[in-house]
Amino acid sequence: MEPDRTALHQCDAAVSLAFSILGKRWNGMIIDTLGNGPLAFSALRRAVGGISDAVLSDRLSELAEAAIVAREVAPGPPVSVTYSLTDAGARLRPLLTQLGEWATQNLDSAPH
Amino acid sequence: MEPDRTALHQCDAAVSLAFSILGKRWNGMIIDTLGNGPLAFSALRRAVGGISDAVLSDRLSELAEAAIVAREVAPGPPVSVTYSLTDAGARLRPLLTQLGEWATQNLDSAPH
DNA sequence: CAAAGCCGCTCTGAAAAACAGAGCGATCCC
DNA sequence: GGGATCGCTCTGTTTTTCAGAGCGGCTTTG
Repeated sequence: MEPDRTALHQCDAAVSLAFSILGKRWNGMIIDTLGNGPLAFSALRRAVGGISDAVLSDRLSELAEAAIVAREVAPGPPVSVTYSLTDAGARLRPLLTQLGEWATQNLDSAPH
Repeated sequence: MEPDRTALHQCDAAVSLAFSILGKRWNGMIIDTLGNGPLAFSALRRAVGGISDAVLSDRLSELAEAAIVAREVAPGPPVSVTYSLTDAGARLRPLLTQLGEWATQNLDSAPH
């Protein structure tokens, strides 16, 4: 059977692609936090607030693979790991700022 | 015990608020799809693609409660339900477009 | 020197979310 | 009547997220 041609419109593939990353919990907040400057793993965990080690580790792997954040290991001792935004990640910053403005203007900050 | 004052930076509360909605699977795509015009429940399900009835129903309730989408029941028979963006939702459209552009320019469209 | 703490993770097991699919009353088409 | 569409809801399974413990390597404290 052919694909349904009766649908009047479809979700835009580009937006869908964007939300394959941003539509996961924490990713937006991680990127936003790193927008203020590079951070180590545990500093990032504290800055984001409420995320667990396991999930943060997982998200950072994904974001690194998508080339949105960079993982840099400063050889030690002591070895320290620093996460920062790549250029691609940095290009997201103004959009996140706009999203923040939209949220404060259009969303009730005290959700049910 | 006092809150930790040693953190150099924190995630912006406004961005965090935005992602309490957009950081959930499907929400971005639902809003984007409705941006092209109002749709009935089943047309929306087809347009978004891959979402189940139960989850769509759930997301629409949340988005309606957040006053991002409006649910309008046209009295029948046949009763038909139409979902559309509110003004707040519509104000998100240009941002979603920008996110789409960012994604096409900075993300590999063939994920892992 | 030993105990204690931070670092960046990984592992475990349990709770929450998303999923596919069936079902349902109503209405419409042949 | 038989079949399909509509807007859901319910059931049970899979996936995701979670808190918390653990770990090796290092530093700081006493």
